[in-house]
Amino acid sequence: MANKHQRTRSDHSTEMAEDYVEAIAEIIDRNSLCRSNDLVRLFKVTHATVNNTVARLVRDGYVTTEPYQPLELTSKGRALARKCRERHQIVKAFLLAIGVSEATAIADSEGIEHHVSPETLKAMQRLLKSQRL
Amino acid sequence: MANKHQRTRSDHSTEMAEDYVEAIAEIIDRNSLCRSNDLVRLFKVTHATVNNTVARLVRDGYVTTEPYQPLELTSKGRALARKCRERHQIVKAFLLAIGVSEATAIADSEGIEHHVSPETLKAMQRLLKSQRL
DNA sequence: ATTGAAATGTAGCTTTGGCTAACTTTCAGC
DNA sequence: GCTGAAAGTTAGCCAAAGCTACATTTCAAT
Repeated sequence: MANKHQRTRSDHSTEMAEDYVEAIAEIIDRNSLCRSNDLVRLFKVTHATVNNTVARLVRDGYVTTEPYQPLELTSKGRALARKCRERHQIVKAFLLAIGVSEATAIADSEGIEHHVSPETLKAMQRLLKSQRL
Repeated sequence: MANKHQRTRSDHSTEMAEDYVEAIAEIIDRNSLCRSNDLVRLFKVTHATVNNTVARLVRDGYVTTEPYQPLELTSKGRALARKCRERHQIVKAFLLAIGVSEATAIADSEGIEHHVSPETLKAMQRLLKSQRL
């Protein structure tokens, strides 16, 4: 935790990385490969923007690319994706459990997931298991 | 909701506005006035950055300033601050209620508050009142 | 009244994450 | 095998949010 504020900027770029890596992993699961155009459609940004962002992911060691080839996750990327997917899943299930609608649970968990600490995640899991909701 | 993704960028600048306006309101409550240096200390950024950000808040109608004078909130700014404070309060109370420690509740609510829809907020309030946690 | 430290302002740089516009590559259908 | 549409790349622009460095203003203590 350390510096509650000041994290804002770098947190944001972490969120972007998490969102992209998570999305890439899911698309690969579903379609067996991920093209940058899939990200264009998903995130509703231009292909130029996707290119930019993916370049940063490559720079940071999450993704590898060859020109005109599908995107690949590094093991670092796969590890991050796994973590995010789990966390995301728990947050969404938790929101549903407290009585939020499917649509809202999907939308809110998208934003909330990046800000949930391990401790809070544990608390959510505990309540989910305990059936007290 | 509309465009789940694509909101990312503009959302981020909204978050910044919310954080600042909320902070300014709280500092005014506590100290009866808010100097930009208070924000420097709180957010742990340089005064140049605070200046930049406050200029945007002025541009967007949340704050008014006179050179070398304390910051003032407009009625629009006060309204936003009130809304954020309420929401923040509920999220923090909710985290505490599900068994998260004080320190984590403070840290996480800071990040989560911006991503909680009215519906989810209502669900949290309902559970808080129902004593089922 | 002077003055030096603290607060504030301004200029200009960087990275991130958007965009458009123009170009190149790939590949399916003919 | 050709070709046109779809996918991908590249260059260059903008705004936000950070920074450093330097200039100005305020104000408390002398």
